[in-house]
Amino acid sequence: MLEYIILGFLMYGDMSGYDLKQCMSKSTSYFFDASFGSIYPAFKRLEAKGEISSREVVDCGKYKKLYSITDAGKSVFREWLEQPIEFAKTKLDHLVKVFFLGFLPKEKAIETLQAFIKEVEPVLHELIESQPKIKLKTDIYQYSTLLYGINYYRFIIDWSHDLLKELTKR
Amino acid sequence: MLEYIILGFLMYGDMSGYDLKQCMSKSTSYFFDASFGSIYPAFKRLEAKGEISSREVVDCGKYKKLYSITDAGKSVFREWLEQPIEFAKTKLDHLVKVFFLGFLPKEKAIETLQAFIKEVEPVLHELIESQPKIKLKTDIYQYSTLLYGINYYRFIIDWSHDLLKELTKR
DNA sequence: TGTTCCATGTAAACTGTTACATGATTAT
DNA sequence: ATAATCATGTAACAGTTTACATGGAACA
Repeated sequence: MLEYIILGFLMYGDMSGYDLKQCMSKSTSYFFDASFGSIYPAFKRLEAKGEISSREVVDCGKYKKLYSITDAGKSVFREWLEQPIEFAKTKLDHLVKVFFLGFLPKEKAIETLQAFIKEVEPVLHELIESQPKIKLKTDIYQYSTLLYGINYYRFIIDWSHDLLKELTKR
Repeated sequence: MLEYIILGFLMYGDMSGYDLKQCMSKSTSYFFDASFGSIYPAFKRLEAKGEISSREVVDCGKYKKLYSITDAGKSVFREWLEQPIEFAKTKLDHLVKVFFLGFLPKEKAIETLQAFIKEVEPVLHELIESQPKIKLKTDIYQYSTLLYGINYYRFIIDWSHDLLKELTKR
């Protein structure tokens, strides 16, 4: 998946591994992120396969290794893009603990859920803050994934409140 | 995480690796699943750490290796349960392709989204069918995670329809 | 008697993170 | 001077899936 993300971003223009990390932080990190430890080797692999090419550049006095997508890389990317979206069941680790919350006294469970809400809220607000910029600067698809993120986090918070209500009303 | 799931299920009673796989298929697979290749080694690890113990049994003429949670295992499980839920950003692989859908002609993108909806719908309906049984047989927390699953898949379908509407209205 | 399901297990491969190492540039 | 940031990279580890291997029981 990471390799396709790299190809996808290179479709917009050349960039380095460091640039990609920043791009992902700004735009995809709420549904896909990667560390340098996986980014740099992925670029090397893609270059070895001939899907991207690199050149060394000094930009604003800083050394950079800029990568470009090749024609072969564009083919690989488009072929992937044309395949159906495969919906793999997501790992939702936060639900695991909720699943077993019955082994905790009710007051403890309530506290756990309240703390969980407090943890998710700032992530939601971060996304909301980025919304106006993204709406202007990107296309409808990328803006749409942001709306997914915002409404998903809202959904999680609402769901937590619903469960809390059920727990406190008895 | 898998080790805690094993401990959690063993809190309800003894079971084998095979049993756990079936349990997960029925109850947690929409937010957490594991293959036999990870389940059996996990049981072995837990036994080596003294958190569970095993005995070999012939049940209905079938050989089984039944595991029980030990007192040490119960402590480990409860200690984990008492820690706050950590909300790690989830990998939502299906959004990756949507993010780059602008590189496809609009009609192709529309088809992709329609196919995606057709893929998610049966998963949703499976969960909905299991709802009455789960509501009766489990506690509020486990039922609540099911409601999460149902409403999450509904949300995904609604979001896809919204994006489709945006694409077709112009 | 052969096929399917039950049940356990291992080895290789894949994907990724964390921690570390290096060195240049910019700001204080 | 020195601390922070920019920028690249590697090695060790972690968790997982896939594919394979085994053998018994149930069924047709």
